[in-house]
Amino acid sequence: MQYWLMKSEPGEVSIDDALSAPKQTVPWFGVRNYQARNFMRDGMRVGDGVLFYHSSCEEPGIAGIAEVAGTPYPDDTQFDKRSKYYDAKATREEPRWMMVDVRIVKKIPLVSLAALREAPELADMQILKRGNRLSITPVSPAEWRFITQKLIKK
DNA sequence: GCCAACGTTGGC
DNA sequence: GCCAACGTTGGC
Repeated sequence: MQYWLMKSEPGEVSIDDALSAPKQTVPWFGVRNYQARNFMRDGMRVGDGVLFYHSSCEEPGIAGIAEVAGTPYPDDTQFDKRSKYYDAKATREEPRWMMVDVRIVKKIPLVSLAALREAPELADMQILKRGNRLSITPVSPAEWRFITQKLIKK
């Protein structure tokens, strides 16, 4: 069992969008970074814990708890010429971009980026490091425990 | 294989 | 809108 933090722009897919989706599950389309893809393709297992993070928005932060809901499969937007995620070098025979489905477990009162920064326990979190832009990062069990047990308001 | 130029991310 | 940081591209 591993833990992950996955960024989504709420303008594109928010926690509420995911909650209202069938089975409260959304395909994590649009990742176009090899490291992040490799985490989904090679690192994730069904049932892994996910922190659903809102980025590039008014109040960035963790908006929900989720889990990996399935095994990796090709991201269809790479084949769609009208999609902003279209990749001319990808083919159905040899897809470049893979994704997983993510199921929301629960929406939480936002744990803001500022709140994450305030916690010394989280000083080593990848997302808090200078210049980090990776949209998917591993979260340590200690970080997961601290966030889910101490930072989420009841 | 190097590396400069360019594009993107994402908080502020 | 700014800009730091970093990934990608492409010429050599």
